Amino acid sequence: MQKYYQKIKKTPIFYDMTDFELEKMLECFKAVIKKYEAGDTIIRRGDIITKIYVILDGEVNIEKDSYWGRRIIIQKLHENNNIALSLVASKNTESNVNAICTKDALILILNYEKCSAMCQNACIHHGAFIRNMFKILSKENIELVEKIENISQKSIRDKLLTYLSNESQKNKSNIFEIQFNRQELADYLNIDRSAMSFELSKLKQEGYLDYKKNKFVLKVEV
Amino acid sequence: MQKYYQKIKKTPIFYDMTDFELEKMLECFKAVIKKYEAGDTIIRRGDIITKIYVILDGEVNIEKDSYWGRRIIIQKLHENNNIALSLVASKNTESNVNAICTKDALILILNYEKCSAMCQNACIHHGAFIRNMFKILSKENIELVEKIENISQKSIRDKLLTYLSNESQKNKSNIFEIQFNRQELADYLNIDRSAMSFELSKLKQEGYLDYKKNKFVLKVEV
DNA sequence: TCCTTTTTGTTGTAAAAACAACAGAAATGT
DNA sequence: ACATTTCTGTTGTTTTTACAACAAAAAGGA
Repeated sequence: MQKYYQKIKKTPIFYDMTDFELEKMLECFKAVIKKYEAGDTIIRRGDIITKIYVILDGEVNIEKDSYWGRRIIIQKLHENNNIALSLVASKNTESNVNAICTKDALILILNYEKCSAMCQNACIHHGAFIRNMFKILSKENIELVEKIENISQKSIRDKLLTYLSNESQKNKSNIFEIQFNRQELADYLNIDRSAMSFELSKLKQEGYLDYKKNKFVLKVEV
Repeated sequence: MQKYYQKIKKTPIFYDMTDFELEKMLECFKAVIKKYEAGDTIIRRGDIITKIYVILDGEVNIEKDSYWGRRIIIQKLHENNNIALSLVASKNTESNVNAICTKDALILILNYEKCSAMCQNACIHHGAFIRNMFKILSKENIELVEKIENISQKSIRDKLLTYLSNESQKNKSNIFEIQFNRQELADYLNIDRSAMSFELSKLKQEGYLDYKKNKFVLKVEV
């Protein structure tokens, strides 16, 4: 555990804490680190979530299999992100999504239930911790609304332009790399991959953008 | 303000507080109550949100006008809901949505910025308050994911069945009332209203469901 | 009550997307 | 370097959706 301290210290959920405080918190939370391999399921639909999961390394997709068998990618998570944090607060709420490890991952797991019951008053840093969680959830919330904006556009073209424009803004540059491969992007935007590829080609031809693999250049203001 | 105490006390954001604590908090937050009429814009795209808005009465839509002029309804909010709470935590983040009053509303407005700066340590109930906010955001988060599930279905029929099934589950009954009229539902599910009406008729004819106006009876397990 | 306005349902047509099948390119492993 | 697998792009066909225009029903006001 010790060897990960520096990494853990950098996660937003422990923002603004000293080494000593961090150590106390990890103890209080009965923290463990677990390794997952690409393809592993970290959280399954129906699970009751009572622990806090923090990605220290690797990549995790939050997905949902629709009733009719299609995959829906809700979000793609990386280092420092939390998995299903919103489910911790709503006790006894079943997860209605799956968390799938897509690149070998290192996950810090905190027993929030145990701690929040025991040390609500004792642990002086619990206040900072919950403030951090609030900020994290806020950010996630904004991102979910952004995703809704992306997939709410009426045509494949509009979805692509909205998504790419948002990515461009996030990177503060019209040259940027996207996190999805083509199939994943299609599953994220809820469109057919081949139709999407076709539309991307058209956009390139018409001079709206350029791309090679995951590297994109957006040439228009959207 | 006094005459609203009982109502305010029931909002989740003040959950678990005594009358005395509530009074202190409202003072600390420089609380005011503002009336809005149907059609009013409460929050406009681009606004920097520094206040907490709690709906005491009325109805508010969180909407977005797509670049191409279509309306997207993100969520419909009622009594006790917060408006754009996630934007308060992320300082200096512009709102990318509009909050439109759809039925005459009474909004409690709290100056969070002022308070959180001043009384972080002084106000002993700040802890409970932020815990409540965390819970509210969690719930909102789960609802946003549910909305993503609804609109991510591939056909109009699947969107309707998924949405209605989710509503049915929330009401714990296969007979329930929905909050949207037809045009609003279409804007929420991102589909054409007339095509949606047509699909609803077909579903009724095929015996999947029954409805009259906003009252629905779901006859199948989805 | 009757008239007006708003909401909901119906239909045909044009446009867009999904799907399937395949070709080419890139990545991976040996 | 070569073979194999995965990923991406292309095209034609079928299915679905959006759109427009209108009809019917419901709600609201005088």
